[in-house]
Amino acid sequence: MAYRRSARMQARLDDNRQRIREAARRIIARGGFRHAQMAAIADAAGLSTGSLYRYFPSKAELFIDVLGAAADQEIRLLEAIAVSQAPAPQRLAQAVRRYVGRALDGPHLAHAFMVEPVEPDLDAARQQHRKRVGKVFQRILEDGIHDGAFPPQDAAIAAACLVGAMTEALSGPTAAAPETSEARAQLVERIAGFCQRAVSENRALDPAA
Amino acid sequence: MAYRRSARMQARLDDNRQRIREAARRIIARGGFRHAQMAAIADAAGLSTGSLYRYFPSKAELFIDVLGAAADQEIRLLEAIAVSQAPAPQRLAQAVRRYVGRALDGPHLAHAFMVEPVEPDLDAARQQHRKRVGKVFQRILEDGIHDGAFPPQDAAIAAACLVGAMTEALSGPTAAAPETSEARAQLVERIAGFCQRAVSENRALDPAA
DNA sequence: GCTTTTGCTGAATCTTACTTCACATCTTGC
DNA sequence: GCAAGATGTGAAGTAAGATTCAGCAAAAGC
Repeated sequence: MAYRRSARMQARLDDNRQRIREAARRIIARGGFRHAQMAAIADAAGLSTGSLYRYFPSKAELFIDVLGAAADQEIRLLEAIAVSQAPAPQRLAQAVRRYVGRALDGPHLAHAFMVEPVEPDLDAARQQHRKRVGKVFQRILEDGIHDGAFPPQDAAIAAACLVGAMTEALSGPTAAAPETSEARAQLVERIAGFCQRAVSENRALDPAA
Repeated sequence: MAYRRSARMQARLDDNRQRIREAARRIIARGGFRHAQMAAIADAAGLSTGSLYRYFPSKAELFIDVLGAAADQEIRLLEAIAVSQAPAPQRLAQAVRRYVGRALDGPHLAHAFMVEPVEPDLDAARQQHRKRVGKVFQRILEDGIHDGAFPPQDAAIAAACLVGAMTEALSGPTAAAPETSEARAQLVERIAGFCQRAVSENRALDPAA
């Protein structure tokens, strides 16, 4: 035996792996999954296409890895809000603002991660992520329903509606990227207002409740 | 000149064209765009793949035709509600119920027409359809805002949110097809309630308004 | 410096469907 | 029945990219 992987080599491998991830993310952020071909990623990472397959078994796995990392970070941020001590309605508003704000900060990436047509494998991973986001909102809603801040309602359905509303408002055909920071803030507030009202008590509509 | 297209032949051509449309629609409804390959459609229509290209210039055009026909019908139904004499909130509720109800009646088709990953050409047509649906809801909202039934708000954003909420509740990862007709009705009402509240005045939230 | 093993390369291969096209068949009008 | 033209066929052509692999380069240990 005349070869054993050294720490130095391991570091280089790790670095390569990370560089591949970053190259993929960068290209997706610029042109969507559509333009993120293995050859382009390899090029951007300073490796050959063949080498990519030493680090990730397939294109789908690479993209799922990249998507998963972004999703994990997003979930952490939302979770932090969800478990805070503020009243549920306030946590909801914060969570909506953060979700919407992050999407507006990286519009191309958000579009790719939310609605761009992709191969089924990747779409499944994306739905999984959406589901996790939905769960966070669902928990906030359940907290609020439990302590009376929100009226009784099906938290799972309402959470799905919230995620859908935010997504469509951001990526849908109607959505236009705000030009100024004021327009941006206004858009965020309008979406937040929509979400807040949608799950709040409304005596005019349900006098019985 | 020894050939001129007769009425009989024209009828057969029209029939073939229609049969291709129906075959495509049937296959999409069963297995999504993913399984709707030209060979399969030709087979189901009782023609050869080559013949399909005598009726539609490409797969994308065929699918856009099928999608467009379904979309036109849907828009007509929603428009009819939008221009009726009922108060705006009632029209909104009706429109939501119809949109959601139609999707629940043909869940696979709805999934394909709303969120299944597809090639960019087709996705563009799909977004166009979504935009038209959004416009109908927007008009109802504007009517309601104008006559005071709804509070002042950005109707375009709210409409996008409504479409997104309905879509996600129906096709999203959380969505489960209702088993019984009661469960179905309940789901419809919950989505309708969510949408109604989202665009209605809420004194508890906006005491100033 | 030499051997062994690992890592890297990128052109060739594979895959999947759409699309085309040379040919066969059918329609029409006489 | 026949000529002229339209329509139908389905195997072959094509394209776009992911994936592989035989050979080369670099690292590790002695």
